[in-house]
Amino acid sequence: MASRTRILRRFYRRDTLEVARDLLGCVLCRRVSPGLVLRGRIVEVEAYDGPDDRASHAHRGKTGRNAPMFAAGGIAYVYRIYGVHHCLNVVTGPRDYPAAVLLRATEPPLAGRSASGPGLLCRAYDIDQGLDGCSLAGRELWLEKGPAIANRQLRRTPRIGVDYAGAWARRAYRFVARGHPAASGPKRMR
DNA sequence: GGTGCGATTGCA
DNA sequence: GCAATCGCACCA
Repeated sequence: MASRTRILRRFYRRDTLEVARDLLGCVLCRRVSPGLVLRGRIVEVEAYDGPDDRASHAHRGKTGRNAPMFAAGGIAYVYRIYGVHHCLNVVTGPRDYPAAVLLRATEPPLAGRSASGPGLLCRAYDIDQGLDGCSLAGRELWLEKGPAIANRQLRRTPRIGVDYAGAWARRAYRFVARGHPAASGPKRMR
């Protein structure tokens, strides 16, 4: 049985890029019923770091939607996108510093349930806005330590789908387990 | 109160 | 290549 060490709040209240890198290999855990916990290793994430990051929802200040990003690290930020899908973020850093890490892909939590891409990930783990703002060390949703991803297995690329963000779009804020079959995005980005 | 669009996905 | 589909940000 793999170790099931739950990740503590202080893990998230650090530099966002460091948290993003360290989240690779960690295990996303979601209780979908009293008797069933879905688990999957995180293999792809993106950092959204601070008020100046033009790709971030927070770059125009605090709003109703992005308020969880301004809380202290260790909670979820879940939003709806295109009216169709949900995206799950891990809020990072200290209070009043808006930052989060988007979880883009994990290993499939169940056979036949793809978690490659942020929308599919939320579908796979039954995550919607009901979990917005909830603790990442709670009963419904939490993370555990997992087998680390070695530096040579790690790849950094620009973030996906943020071309509007100018120079910020070119920053290497996406972290992916190199060549992992569950990673999303264009082939050349894996 | 009206309008435009998105940190995506799946199908033509 | 593009439709789906709607909450939210922004402007009036």
